[in-house]
Amino acid sequence: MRLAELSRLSGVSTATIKYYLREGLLPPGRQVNATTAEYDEGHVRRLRLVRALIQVGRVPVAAAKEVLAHVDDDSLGRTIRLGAALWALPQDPAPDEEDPAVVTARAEVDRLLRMLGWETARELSVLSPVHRSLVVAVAALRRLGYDWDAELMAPYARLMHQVAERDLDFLETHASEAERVETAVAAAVLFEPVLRALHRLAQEEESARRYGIV
Amino acid sequence: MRLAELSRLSGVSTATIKYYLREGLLPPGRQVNATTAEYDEGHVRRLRLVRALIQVGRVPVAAAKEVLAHVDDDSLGRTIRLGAALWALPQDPAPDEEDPAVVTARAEVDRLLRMLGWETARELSVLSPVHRSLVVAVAALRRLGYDWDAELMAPYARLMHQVAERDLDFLETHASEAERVETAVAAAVLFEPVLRALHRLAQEEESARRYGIV
DNA sequence: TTCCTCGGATACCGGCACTATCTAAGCACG
DNA sequence: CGTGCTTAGATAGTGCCGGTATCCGAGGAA
Repeated sequence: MRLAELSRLSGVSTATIKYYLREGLLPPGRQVNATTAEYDEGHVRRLRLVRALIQVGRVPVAAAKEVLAHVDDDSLGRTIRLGAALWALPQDPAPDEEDPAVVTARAEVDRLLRMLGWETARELSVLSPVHRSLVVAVAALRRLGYDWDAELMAPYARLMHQVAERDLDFLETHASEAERVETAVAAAVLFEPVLRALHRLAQEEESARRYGIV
Repeated sequence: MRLAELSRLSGVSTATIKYYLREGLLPPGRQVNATTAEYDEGHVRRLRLVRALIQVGRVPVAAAKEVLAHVDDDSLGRTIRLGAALWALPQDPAPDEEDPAVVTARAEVDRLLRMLGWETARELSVLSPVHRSLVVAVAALRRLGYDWDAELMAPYARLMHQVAERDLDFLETHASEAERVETAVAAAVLFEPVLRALHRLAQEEESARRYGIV
């Protein structure tokens, strides 16, 4: 199929598809001649993933490019590839390590991981961008005056671990080996909006139960 | 205190504070004369909240303004005020109701809410922006080929309900009546980055347990 | 031949969150 | 009183991001 057809099938404008091609989010089509390129089902699929990442998952275009590059990198094993892809996702600005709230937050997060026995997370704690995001968020809460400590976080962490177990179960039952990495990326990025919405809905529901209709 | 002092205490540049004053995120100081305004502890506190909402919670400036306006609106009761504040938070673009993925997603979400007995959520479903976000996210997953249905979501929803119960418990024990609305807003916005990070960490941890070190 | 469409390259746009510059008023000190 | 520094407030500009719009020359179809 050609560009116009790809656009029609995916609901993305040709101008935007060209932009994604330029940015390397979408592999170029098979060049037929100087003015024609041929795209296939794989392009449609990839394009849907790109749109989902950017629009629903709110991943910046540059980060999405990184992530997809890792997904495609056949030189690496599956596990590494997945790790690398997820690694590329968040990029909060580095916290100010002078800030006492940040120092305390880091200590509390480390204490939490020890409490839970999440040794992998602790070992990677110096590097992992996710770990950093957690520190930043906890520091923000503490700066607002909330004593958000390891004891408070632990039950949340255990609940999120149950969520993670379900995520991986889903992955194992719903994705073939070949598409495991792509599915994992989709899951990591797209389960989050679902979780967030369920969280808010649950807050509304529980609040209505306790205090009456909003 | 004057602008420079407020800036020093909060770590926010005077230019940015002026910007927030212009945008109505921060109430104006008490005007002493034509070239001096006096700020107080309340301004410091509010400024910290604003920064947390915008930088950590990723709330757009315009939305933060809406939210804070509701928090401050003394003409409403507490519950209404909180509801209105949270209502102003997300603003995903409306989904295309023609899209079959959206139609199915909406049906599955409704089925989920019936399964769970979340009647409040169902009643508000036509209006609630959160409900809409959920539909959008589910539609995106379905478009990618995942059969994300009510049965799959229910366990996630129950886990998030447990999270919501903890949120409200926290609210009841850690906030006085007066600051309940502000705390609720902070909780809704700032617990999310914490949850997200815990979710990712849990995924990494569980993945390492199942498949070995990343 | 004529005309439409394609791909590719380049320039441009609108929104957002700031940031820099300017102005005139106030106060402090000699 | 005058000089110089700071302040609040207004206005204009900046950099980035996610696209759009325009232009061009090559193909292909009637």
